[in-house]
Amino acid sequence: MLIQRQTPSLRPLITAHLAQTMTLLGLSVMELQQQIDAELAANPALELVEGRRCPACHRPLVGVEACPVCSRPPHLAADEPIVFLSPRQDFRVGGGVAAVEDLPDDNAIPEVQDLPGYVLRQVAAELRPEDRPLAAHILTSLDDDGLLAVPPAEIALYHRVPLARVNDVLRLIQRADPLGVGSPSPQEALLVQLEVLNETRPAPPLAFEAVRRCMDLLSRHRYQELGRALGVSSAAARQVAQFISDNLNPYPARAHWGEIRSGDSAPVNVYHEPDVVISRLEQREDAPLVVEVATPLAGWLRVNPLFREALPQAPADKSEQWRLDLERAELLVKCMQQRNHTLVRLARRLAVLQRDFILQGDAYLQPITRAQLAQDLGVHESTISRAVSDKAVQLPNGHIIPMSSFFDRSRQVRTALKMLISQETTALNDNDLAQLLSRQGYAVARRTVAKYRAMEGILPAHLRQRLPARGAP
DNA sequence: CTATGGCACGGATT
DNA sequence: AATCCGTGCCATAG
Repeated sequence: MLIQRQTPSLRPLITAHLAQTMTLLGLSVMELQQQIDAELAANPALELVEGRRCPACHRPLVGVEACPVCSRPPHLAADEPIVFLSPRQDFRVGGGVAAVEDLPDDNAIPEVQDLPGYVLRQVAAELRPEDRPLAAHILTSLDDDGLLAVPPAEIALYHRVPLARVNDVLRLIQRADPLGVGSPSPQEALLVQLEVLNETRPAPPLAFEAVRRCMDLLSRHRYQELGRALGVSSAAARQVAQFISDNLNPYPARAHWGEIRSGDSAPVNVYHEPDVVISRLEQREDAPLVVEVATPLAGWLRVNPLFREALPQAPADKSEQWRLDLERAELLVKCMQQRNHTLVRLARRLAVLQRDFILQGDAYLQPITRAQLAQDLGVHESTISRAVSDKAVQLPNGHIIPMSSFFDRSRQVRTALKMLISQETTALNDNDLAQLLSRQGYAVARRTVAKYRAMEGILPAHLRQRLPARGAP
C-alpha cells in the first residue's frame, strides 16, 4: 500500500497522498494503530510527540492546546456538540488494554473482539487488580448466551476467596454492556436489566415481581396464572410480559448488535471497540454531547526535526534511503491529519443531525444518506463511505453500534412498526399495518412491512394470536 | 380466498 | 461498477 517511486516528481506524491489518506480513513482505530506502530518502528524519520493532559480534568489533549471540555464557552448551545480527539487507551475505561493479558489465547489486540475481551475492557478500570483473575475466570466461563456456565461458588473455591468477592466482581460485570452478561440465569439477567433500566426511566414495579417470583409462568406465557399470582388481571399480566419482552433480553449475548437474524448456521456476535464515543456533558436532557474520536496514539506524529537536519550529512550509501524515509514520514503525518480532520468533522455533523437518535433511541433516527453528508462537508461521497465503514460508535446509553446505523433509512419505520405490533389488541396483518404506518407518515408497501417484520424477527399475524416472547430461536 | 414469503426487477446508494 | 433496498408479481400454505 505504500507507493514509492525512484524519481518522486510532485504528481505521484500527490496521488500517493490521496491513496493513503483513503486507505487510512477506511481503517478502524484498532487496525490503524497496528499500521502506525509498524511504521514508527521501521521509520527513523517518524516521531511520536507525547501529548499533555488537561490540568483540571486530567483529560489527554491530542493536537490541541486547551482542553475542549474545560475551556468550552459557557452555556454552549445544546445542539453544538463538543468534539475532539482522544487516545484510544483512555477510552471509557482508563488503561483497559492492559487487562487483556489476563485472558488466555488473546495475545494480540484482536481485530474483532470476542465477548470476554469486550466486557473486560469495560470493567477493567473499576476492577481492583487482585480481582482480575476472578473476572477473567468468569468471562471465560460464559456460554453462548452470555450467561455464566459455572456456579460462582466454584470460582470462589478455585481461587480460594470468599464468595462475596466473586459476587462483587460479578455485579460489576453484569452491569457492563451487554447488560446482564455473566448472570448465572436468565432470571438474574432480567433483574439486572430491570434495575439499570429503572435508573433512567421507571419500570413497572410488577415487572420486578413477575421476574423474581413467576419466571416459569412468564416464560411459558401463562398470563392467566401470572395475573393471579401478581394479583392483577390477565390483561395487565400480558402488558407486564410485553414490557419485559420488549425491553429486556434473557440472553445478554444474543441480539446485541444483531448480526444473528436470518437463520444463519453460525450465529456470530461481533463486538467492536468504538472508534467514536458519545456521552453527555451532564445528565440534563439539554446538555451538549461530548464526542470523542479515537486516535491510536496518546499524542501526535511528526517528522523528527533532527532527522531532517541530519539529512544533508547522510553517508553516501544511506542518502537515498534516508530521503525515502523522510518522504514516507511526511506523507503519513499529512494523511493522519487528514484522517483525523475528516473523522472529527463527520462525527460533529452526525452528533448534530442525529442528536435525538443518540439520546432517545431508534425511533428518532433521521433517514440521512452519505451523499447528503458529503455535500454538507464538501467532500466526495466515497470519503464519507470510507470514513463510516468499519467504524463503531458508542452511545451515551453504553450501546455500541456500527456507524453505518446512522444512515439506516428504514430504522425509524421499523421501530414504528414494532410499536404498532406491541400495542395491537388483535393481530394485525401486513396490509393493515401498512395502512396504519402510512397514516403515521411512513408510506410503505405491504410487501415491505413483511420484510421489516422478518428483520425484526416478528412472526406473521396468524402466529401472533398468542403473543410469543422473543428470545431463544 | 387471504395472508405471506420467494424471486426478480429497477432505482437509489455506495 | 457493485450493492442494497423497496416493491410488484406469483405460487402456495392455511
